Amino acid sequence: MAYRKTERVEARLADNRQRILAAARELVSEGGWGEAQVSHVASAAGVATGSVYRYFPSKADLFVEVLSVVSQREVDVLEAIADNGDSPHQNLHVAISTFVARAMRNRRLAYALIAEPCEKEIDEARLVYRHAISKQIMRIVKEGQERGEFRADLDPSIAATIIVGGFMESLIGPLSPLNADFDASGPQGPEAVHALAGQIAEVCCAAVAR
Amino acid sequence: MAYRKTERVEARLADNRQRILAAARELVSEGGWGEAQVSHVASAAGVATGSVYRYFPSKADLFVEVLSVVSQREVDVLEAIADNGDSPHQNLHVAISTFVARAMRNRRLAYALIAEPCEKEIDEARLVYRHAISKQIMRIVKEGQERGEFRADLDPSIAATIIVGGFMESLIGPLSPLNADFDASGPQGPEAVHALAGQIAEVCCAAVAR
DNA sequence: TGATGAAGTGAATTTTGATTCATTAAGTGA
DNA sequence: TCACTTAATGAATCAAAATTCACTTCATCA
Repeated sequence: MAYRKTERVEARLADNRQRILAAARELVSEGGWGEAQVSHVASAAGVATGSVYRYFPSKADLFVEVLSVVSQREVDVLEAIADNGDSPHQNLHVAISTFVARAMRNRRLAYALIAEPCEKEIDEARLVYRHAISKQIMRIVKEGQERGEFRADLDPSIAATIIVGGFMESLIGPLSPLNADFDASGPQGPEAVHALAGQIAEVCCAAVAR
Repeated sequence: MAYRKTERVEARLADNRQRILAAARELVSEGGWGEAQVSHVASAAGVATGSVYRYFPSKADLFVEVLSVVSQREVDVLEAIADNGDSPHQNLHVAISTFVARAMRNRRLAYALIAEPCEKEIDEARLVYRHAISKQIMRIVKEGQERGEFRADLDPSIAATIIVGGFMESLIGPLSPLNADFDASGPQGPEAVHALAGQIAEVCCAAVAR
């Protein structure tokens, strides 16, 4: 009587969900939020529009999950850096330049997730991850202050917020699709990206260094 | 034959335009972009919905003008500070803390203009003014480098961008209507605002100081 | 004052996608 | 296989505002 899903079905459902998520992410990577329409996602994932709603309660929920998955990975990367036991000054530099370099690897996606105008609910989810990022930066700053590498007279929370705002803002220009050189094949070449990341990290480090 | 507007009419038209603009601004000040609907603006200005379109080609044009007027004033204030002949270090501090303090005077409006999710066209206009602000900050940074007050090894354009992103980001929390203490009557008291502005300016100055 | 050009009006239309839901297909257990 | 449950479909519906426009009112000028 009681209906039990078989493994096989369970797996197919999970796969459908993943495909929808992947299609959504892919569309944002290609065309930003403008492409992020439920009907587009559905056809990219090879399902009907209505089916998307069997897996996600709303468009916003779907895209918030896309953003969460991508953002959480970045938070994890920063956390690992903050934890690695090296000197705080070095860690702050590495954290920032790594974040910048990683963002530059998929510029269109990073632009959408960081800066592109989007609906309120997605925008609110952004804040959550900015906080999470800021928290990791703050940990590094605090440790630096304790170890005497950084100025002790600054509020670490404010400093971290400013640093995060600073490197995010400095990314907007380079990430922007409006940018002339947006689709140069070697997106400015790895060495240019490296140089940019270094510059940005340098300025941010200076804000707290002794 | 040819119809010539009299002074009287010209004045009334100009006045209508101003009233619409003022009403639009007022609505954003009160309820952010959520309240910024053409029909609301019209009734607040005491005209019919359709009349708004006699004065502005579209909603976006109307609100871009609102944003421009307010933002340009801020740019002018910064420009005056950059030009005042005092030491660059002092000027940078004054520029940032003044910006923060002024934003805190009308938090809801500042939040809408700086951070609140809004339509693409308005968001694009924001960028223009961020650039303009960044330019003034860059002038101060450059002069500081020339005078030897600031580190000469940083790219002034990147440094300015980071500084602007930094203090803008650090404003978002304090400005946000989501904030618990948003409508405390004395919005945290002038001395708290002053302290915050000072802290933010301090960190930003540190980013470029020698 | 009458003829004509502008301005003002606001209900109706348009637009843009998200969301629903009646229907069909597929899976389950006896 | 049958009776029943869940999944999938996609055209139709809905929603929320911006925008239009046929009509009314006001201004100008001979």
